[in-house]
Amino acid sequence: MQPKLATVNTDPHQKRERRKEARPGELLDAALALFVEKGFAATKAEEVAARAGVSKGTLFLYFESKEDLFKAVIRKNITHLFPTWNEAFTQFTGSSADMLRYAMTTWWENIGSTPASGIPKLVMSEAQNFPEIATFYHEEVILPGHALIRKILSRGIDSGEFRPLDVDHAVHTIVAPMIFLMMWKNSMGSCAANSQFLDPERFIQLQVDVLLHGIQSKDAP
Amino acid sequence: MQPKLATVNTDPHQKRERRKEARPGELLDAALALFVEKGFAATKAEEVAARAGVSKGTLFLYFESKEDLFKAVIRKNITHLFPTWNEAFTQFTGSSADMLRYAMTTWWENIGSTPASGIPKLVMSEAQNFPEIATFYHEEVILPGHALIRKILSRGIDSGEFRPLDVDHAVHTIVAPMIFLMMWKNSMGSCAANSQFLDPERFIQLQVDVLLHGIQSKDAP
DNA sequence: TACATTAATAACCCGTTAGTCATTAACAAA
DNA sequence: TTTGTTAATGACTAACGGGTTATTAATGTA
Repeated sequence: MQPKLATVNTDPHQKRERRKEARPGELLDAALALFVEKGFAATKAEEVAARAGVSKGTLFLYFESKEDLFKAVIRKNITHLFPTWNEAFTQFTGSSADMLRYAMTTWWENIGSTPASGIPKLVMSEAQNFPEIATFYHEEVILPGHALIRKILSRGIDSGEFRPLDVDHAVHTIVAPMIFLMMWKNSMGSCAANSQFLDPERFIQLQVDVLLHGIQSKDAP
Repeated sequence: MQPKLATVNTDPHQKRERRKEARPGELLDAALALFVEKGFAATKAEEVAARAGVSKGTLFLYFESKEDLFKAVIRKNITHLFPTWNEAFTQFTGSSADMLRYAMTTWWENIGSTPASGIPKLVMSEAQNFPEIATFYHEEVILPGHALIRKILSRGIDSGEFRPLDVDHAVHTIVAPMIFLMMWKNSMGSCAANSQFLDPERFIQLQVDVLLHGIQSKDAP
C-alpha cells in the first residue's frame, strides 16, 4: 500500500546497470502485470519502473508516454501464435472432436495459463478509452481466432461428425467460455474465497464434454 | 474529448433546482454509466456531477468520497431480483428445457439489456482494487445466481430430461456465455465494426440450443 | 414582504503524478 | 589511466483532480 519511494532499493549499494537491450522487455512485462492487476489509470508510471528495477526517468527514456507504454504492452502480447496454430490445424488427422479438445487444451497451455491471459481483461476494460486498441485487437486476435474455430466446426460438420450448425454464431459459443475463464482468473480468481471455486482444467474438460455431447439425453434416460 | 468545464451549462440562466430526494439516484445512474464506460479511476468526480446536472460540490454533499460513490453504485444495482426469480422458478410447471430457455430470456430482458449489464465488467475490472466489492458481489450475486441455475439442472437430471452431469461445474458452462455477453456488449460492443458482429438475442437462442441439443450428432447425420 | 432554512454552487486548497532535464556513473576505446 | 559516450538517475514542475467551504439563492412560513 505504501508507495515505496523509488530512491529506496532493496540493495541501495547495488551497481547501476546499463542494459539498453533488456530494459524495454522488462518494462513491458512489469507494465502488463500491473495494468492487468490494477487497471491502466490506477497504475502509476513509477510503480511500473520500480517493478522493472529502474527509475521512472528510465521508463520515459524508452517510452514516449504512459499511453505509448500501454499500446506497446498490447502489441507485444499479440504474438503471432496464429501462423503456428494454423499450421498445426491443417495437418491435424484425428477426429474433429479430438481437434476441438486439442485446440482448447493447447490454448490453455500457451495462453490461458500464462500472463498473456490478462490481455483480454485489459483490452475490454480500456476499450472505450482506447478505441484504436479495440479495433486493433479485434482484427489481430479475435478475427483470426474465430477463423481457427470456424475451421474446426466446418470440418466436423462436413464429415458428419457434428450436426449442421449456424457456424458463424456457434463460434461464439466455443470462444465465450475461454474468454470468461481468462477474465475470471485475472479478476475474481485471486480472491481467496474463489480459489477452489473454479478449476480451469476441469472447467475446460467439462466445457468440451458438454459442447460435444450436449445436455439433453436423446436416447437412454 | 474536451473536458467541458462544469461552470458552463447548456443553459447558464437555468434556475438552480433543489431536489434533495432525486439527486442521489441521478448521481448513481450517472456514475454507473461513466464507470462502466471509462473505468473507475479514469472517471472524474466532476464528470459524474456534470452528467447528473449538478456541480461537483453537490456530489460530495451526498457521497462521502468517490470510493463511497463506487460502492453505492454497485450496491444499488444488486437489486433483489433473486427472491422474485426464485418464486417464479419454484412455481414453474413446464419442461426443464423450457425452464432454461425461460431463465436466459428473462435474464436478458431484466439485466442483460439494461444498464445494469455493465456491473460485471465494472466489478471484474476493479476487483483487485476493491476486494471487499469482489467478495460482496460474489456472495450477493454470483452464489445466488448459481443456485438458481443449479436448481434448473438438478430438476432436469432428476426428471431424466438431462443426462447426468457434474452439476457444480456445469453451472459455469451455463453462466459463462451470459457474463461474456455482458462484458462484450459494454466494451467491444460499442466499436462500430462490432455492432453486427454479435447479436445478443440470436446468441442466446443458439447458446441454449447448443447446450440442450449438443454439438455431436448421436444418431441421424 | 421579510425572514429562516438549507440545497446548490464555484472558487479554493493541496496531495499526487505524468513527464522533464541537469547530473552521475558505467563502460569502451585510446 | 584518461577520456568520451550515453544509459540511468532523481530532483523538479506543472497540471490535474479529489475534497472543502464560504457564499448564493430557492423555497417555505409568518
